[in-house]
Amino acid sequence: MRSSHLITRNSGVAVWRQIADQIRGDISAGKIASGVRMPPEVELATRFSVNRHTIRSAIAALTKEGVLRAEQGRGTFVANARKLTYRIAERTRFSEILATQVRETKGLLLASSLEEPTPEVASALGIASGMVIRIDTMHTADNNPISCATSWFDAARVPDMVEDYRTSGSVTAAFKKAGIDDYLRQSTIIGARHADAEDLRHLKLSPGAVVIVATAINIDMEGRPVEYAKTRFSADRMEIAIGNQTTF
Amino acid sequence: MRSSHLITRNSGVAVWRQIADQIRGDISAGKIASGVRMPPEVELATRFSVNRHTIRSAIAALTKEGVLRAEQGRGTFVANARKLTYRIAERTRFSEILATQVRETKGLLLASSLEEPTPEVASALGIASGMVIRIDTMHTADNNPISCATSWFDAARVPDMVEDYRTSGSVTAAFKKAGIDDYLRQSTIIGARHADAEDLRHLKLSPGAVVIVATAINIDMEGRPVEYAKTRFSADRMEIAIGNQTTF
DNA sequence: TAACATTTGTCCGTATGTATA
DNA sequence: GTATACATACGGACAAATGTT
Repeated sequence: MRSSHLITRNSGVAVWRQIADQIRGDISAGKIASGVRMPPEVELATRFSVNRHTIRSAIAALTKEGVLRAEQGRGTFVANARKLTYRIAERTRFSEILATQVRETKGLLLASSLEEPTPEVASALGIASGMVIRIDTMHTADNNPISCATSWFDAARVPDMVEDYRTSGSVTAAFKKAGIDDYLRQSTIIGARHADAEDLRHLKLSPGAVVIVATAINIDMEGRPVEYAKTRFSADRMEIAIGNQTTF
Repeated sequence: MRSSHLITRNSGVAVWRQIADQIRGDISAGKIASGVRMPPEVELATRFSVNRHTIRSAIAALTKEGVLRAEQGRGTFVANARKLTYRIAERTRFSEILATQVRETKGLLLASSLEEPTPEVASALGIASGMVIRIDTMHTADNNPISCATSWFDAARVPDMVEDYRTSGSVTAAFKKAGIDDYLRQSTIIGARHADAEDLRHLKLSPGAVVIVATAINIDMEGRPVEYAKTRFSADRMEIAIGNQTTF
């Protein structure tokens, strides 16, 4: 794909941010390799047809984000890492999926509540009446925030989910305690949107960042829904795979 | 999911655009129904803790996009339509997928070229040597732009792809002419990013808009790759489904 | 009819952010 | 670093359209 260095003005998005977004995207797409020295400011300025000060603003923002690393007198370098791949299959387990790609994954409970299910949640979990447990979690890979999720469970089925997740950091482990030894991914719907305020905070993103939203239903071995979850991934750090393709 | 009306200032993204993005997101997520009257400008202004003029800028942008419609003395209304679902399965055909959701789909050839494959394209198509045909296409559903795609084909395998696609507007039809009567989806990788300049133009989006990128390999019945494609969908108009879940 | 409340549309001015030369 | 032009955001005031009393 040709990278078109076109900037739209008066769009509500500052030129320096458009450039920063594009450079960040090129890095996370692999078009700019990790560790490489960035072209000098003047060259970037001509390439994007903007003033040198504008490029400086973009670089400053990316440096603050940790995407670039400026070294006094040497230049600016790409600090970044490769994109992770989240492979969706019938048996989808968060930690297992990333096991070959990172050293360590962690799950952290952000909030929990017992609530009346919305029609959407009730329909997904197949609940006619009764309450649902909702947990808001976030996940890190090698201490980098990777995703945050909101999950709903039938309160009658897994009453201790909150406490069990808090101690184990794993839905799979919490299910085991409730007598659900195995579960399958019934369906996944994938969308994308701008990160909202909570996503920004937990995933440490800047406004306008893109998140991939995976809405999933997990079922037990009898085919009954046990979990309904909406997981938000930073689109810059993660991609979703279906089938057996590997990242190039 | 709680909608948090938080605005980040001095982020390079104008406040009016952050608000517009959030309202657009709420509409396309179904949190605000189609045809409904929006809260008056003053109320939105207090809710977002901004000046009424800033809200007006956001509404003006969304009106220009066709998402909202303002009527003096009466209020501002949601003009929008429902999101389409693109279901990925082994036998994935663009027009068939949307057949039940829209009246008519069209494919349009934007550009084509004969090129030396990049390592990425060569690896995906399993080509050791030789040229590839690249076509840039866009697709409309009921005359609304839905997606645009870049596809690569082995030039030796489907030499007349460009002309055949131009006349039929369908890859499936062009394959038939080249003796490929059936093909399967081997793999799909889904990512998301900001729309680039070409996406903005073809999909009629505003800067900062989000596109879902589906990178797919299609194989013939002998398992040989016949198409490598990167399709960009407007995240506001489309979602991707895997499995058998229906949209709520 | 007239008076009124509600809501969008337009105009003024001012301070700060963004981008250029 | 300085100077200039324009975009963004705010505050206030009033006009125009609509619907109700």
